[in-house]
Amino acid sequence: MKDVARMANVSIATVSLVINDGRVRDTTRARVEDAIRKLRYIPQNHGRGLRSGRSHAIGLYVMNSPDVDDLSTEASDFWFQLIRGVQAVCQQNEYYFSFESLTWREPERLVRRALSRLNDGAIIVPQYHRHYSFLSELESFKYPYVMYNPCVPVGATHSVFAMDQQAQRDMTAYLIAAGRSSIAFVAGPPEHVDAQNRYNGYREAIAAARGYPLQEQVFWSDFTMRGGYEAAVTILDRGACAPDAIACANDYLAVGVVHALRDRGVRVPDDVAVTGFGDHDVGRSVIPRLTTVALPTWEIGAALGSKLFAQIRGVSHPEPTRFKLALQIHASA
Amino acid sequence: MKDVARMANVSIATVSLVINDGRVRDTTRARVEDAIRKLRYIPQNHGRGLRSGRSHAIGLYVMNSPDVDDLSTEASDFWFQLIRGVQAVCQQNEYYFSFESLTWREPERLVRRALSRLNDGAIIVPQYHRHYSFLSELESFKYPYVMYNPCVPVGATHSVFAMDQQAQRDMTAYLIAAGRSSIAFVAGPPEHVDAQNRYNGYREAIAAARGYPLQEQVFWSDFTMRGGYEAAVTILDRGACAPDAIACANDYLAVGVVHALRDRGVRVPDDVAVTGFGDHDVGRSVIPRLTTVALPTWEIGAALGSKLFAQIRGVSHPEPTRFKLALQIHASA
DNA sequence: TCGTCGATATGAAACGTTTCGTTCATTGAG
DNA sequence: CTCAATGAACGAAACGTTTCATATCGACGA
Repeated sequence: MKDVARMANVSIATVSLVINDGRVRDTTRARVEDAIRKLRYIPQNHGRGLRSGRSHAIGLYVMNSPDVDDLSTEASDFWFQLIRGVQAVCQQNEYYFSFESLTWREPERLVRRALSRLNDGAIIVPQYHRHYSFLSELESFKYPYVMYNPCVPVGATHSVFAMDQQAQRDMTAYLIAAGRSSIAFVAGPPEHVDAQNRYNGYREAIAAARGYPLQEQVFWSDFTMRGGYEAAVTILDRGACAPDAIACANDYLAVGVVHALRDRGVRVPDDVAVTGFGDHDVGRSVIPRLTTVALPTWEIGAALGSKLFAQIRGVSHPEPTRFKLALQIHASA
Repeated sequence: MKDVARMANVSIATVSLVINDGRVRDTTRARVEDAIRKLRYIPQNHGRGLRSGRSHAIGLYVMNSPDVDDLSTEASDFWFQLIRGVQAVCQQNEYYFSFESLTWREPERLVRRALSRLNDGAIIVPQYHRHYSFLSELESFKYPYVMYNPCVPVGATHSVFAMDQQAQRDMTAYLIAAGRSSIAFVAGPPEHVDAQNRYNGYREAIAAARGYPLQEQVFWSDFTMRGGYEAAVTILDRGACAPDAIACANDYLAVGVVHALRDRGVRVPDDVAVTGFGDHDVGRSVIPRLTTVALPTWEIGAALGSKLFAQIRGVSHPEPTRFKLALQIHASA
C-alpha cells in the first residue's frame, strides 16, 4: 500500500479512500488505480479486519448429533444444496463463506469463532433437540445470527422455517383422500428436529381424519435406506393389519421401504402406497418414482443468507421467513 | 489481552507466550490461564494474523465450467464427501476451512484470496481442460497448493490422483470377460477432466481386446440422469448392431440408461448389462443394483488436506498420491 | 478584498497480536 | 566472592489497514 501511495504520489490514506469508494478526485483515482494495477497490489485481509473490526466472512454451523460429528452421509443432497444457496448470497455481497459441523458437546467452538471475530455472523442449523444456552451468550454481545428450523423460541425473530409439519400433514391427508385406510409412518431419529416436525404432521392428519377408523402406526428409524428396509420388514412381519400405505420421514427411508416391499412381492403402489420427503435424487431413480415433498433447499440457504446479511447491516427483519412445501405426486402413491 | 496481562500481573508478551506454548514458569502460566478464563479472553483472529502472517485457514476451490458456476447439482454426493474429508483433516490441525466454486473466467479470484492472505493454502479441483496460467502466478510467490486430478504437469509434485482411467479400463475389461461382445460407452461432458480419463480407459480396454471384433461406440452426454436416458434412447433407436452392454461415465447416467432400457422392455442385465462410476446413493436405489466403481471421496479429500498441510509446514511430499479404484460388481452387469 | 464554504488530500493514531533483543534474577562453577 | 550461564519476563517495534481531525486550495458571495 505504501508502494502504491508512493508511485501515485499520494498518501496511503488516499489509497485507502480509492479502495473503499471514498471521495477522491477522478484524476487522482485514476492515478492510484493505475499504480494498484501496475504493482498488482491486493489489500491484506488481516490489516483491514484488524482496523475495521469486520471479517467480511460468515459461517454456516451445523449443530450435530450429541456425540459424534457424523452428519448422516445419506443427506449430501440437502447439505450441499444448502451450502450452495448460502454461497450464492455471499458471492453477491462479496462475503467469504465457511462451513463447519459441530458436535453438541462443543457449542463453545461457535462462540469462540464469534468472539475471535473470525466471521461477522453465523447461520445455525440445529439438528437435535438440546439445550441452547450458548445462544444467549451470542446475544449478550449482539452477535448476528440466524437459525434454520429452531426448536426454541429464543432468537425466533431471526429464523427461517420450512413447514415440514404441515407438509407431512398434507401428504398424509392426500393418502387418506386417495382411499388408503391403514397408514403407517416410518419416522426419523426421535430427537431430530425435522423428524419430530414430520412426525407431528402425520399425527395431526391421522387425528383429523374423523369418520375413518385410522390409528397411528409409527416405526422409529434413522433416515437411511437400510433403516427403511428394516422398518418395512418389521411392518410386514407383524402379520395382522398390514397397512396399505407407508409414509416415510425422508426419501432414503422410502427407497428402502420400496425395496423391501418389492423383495417380498408386495406391489407398489397397488398393494401399498409409499411416500418420502425431500425430493432428493435417490427418490427419482427408484421405480415407481417416489411421491414426495419438495424441499427448496437452495432457496432456504439463500433465505438464511439474506436474513443474516440484513442483520449484519443493522436492518432488522422481524418476521421469520416460512417456506411452504409442495407435494410431488408420482407413481409410488 | 491487556486486561489479562494486568489481572495476572505480567506483560502482554507473557500472555502471548502462554497462549502459544512458549517457555513460561508453571506458576505464572497458571496465573495467566486463570485470568484468561475469568475474563473469557479469546485471541482476536485479525491481530494474530496480521502479525504472524498466517490465517490458520485453507480453502477448497473448484474450478468450474467455463461460463457458469453451476457445479452439476447431481453431484452433491461427491462434493459433500470431499468437503467432509478435507474438513476432518482441518479439524485435526485446528485449521479453519472454507469452500468456494469459481468460474473459469475468474481464476484471479483464487489469486486474490491467496495474495490477500485469506488462507494459508489452497486445494484446487479443476473440472475442465483449460489454461492453467494462474498456477504459475501462485507458484511465483510460493503459495502452497494441492491439486486433484490435475490435467497439466505443472505442480504435479503436489497432487492427488484417482485412477479413473484404469478403473474404467478394468470395468470394460470385466464386461468383455463376462462375454459381452458389443459395448457402448456413454461419456460425460467432452472437456471434463474425469470424463476424459474415463473415456480413455474405455478406449484402452477396447483396443486391448485383440481377438474380439469390438469397436468403439461412444455417446457424449452430460453426467445427468436425463442425459443417460436420452443417450440410451439414441442407442436403441439406431436399430442395427444394438450393444449388449452400456458402460457409463457416472452413476447418474447409468441410472438414466437403466430407466430407458426398462421403458423399452429391454432386460437388465439379461439383454444389456449396465455399469456406472462413482458408487453414489443414486445407484444403490436402482433395481437391479448398479455395478459401479467405488470412488473413496472422503479419503481423497483427507489426502488432499494432509498433503496441503505438509506443504504449509514446509515438509515436501514429492510423490503424488494415487488412489486405485475398486470395481463394485452388482446385479446390473 | 475578505471570509466562508466545499471539495480533496494528508498525518497520525489506533486496531490486537507476535517476536526480537534486552534486562533481571537465580544458580553453579571456579 | 566473582563470573558466566541459564531461565523467565518484559518493552517496544512491527504487521497493514481505516478513520478522525486537520490542512490546503480554489471558488464564490458579500
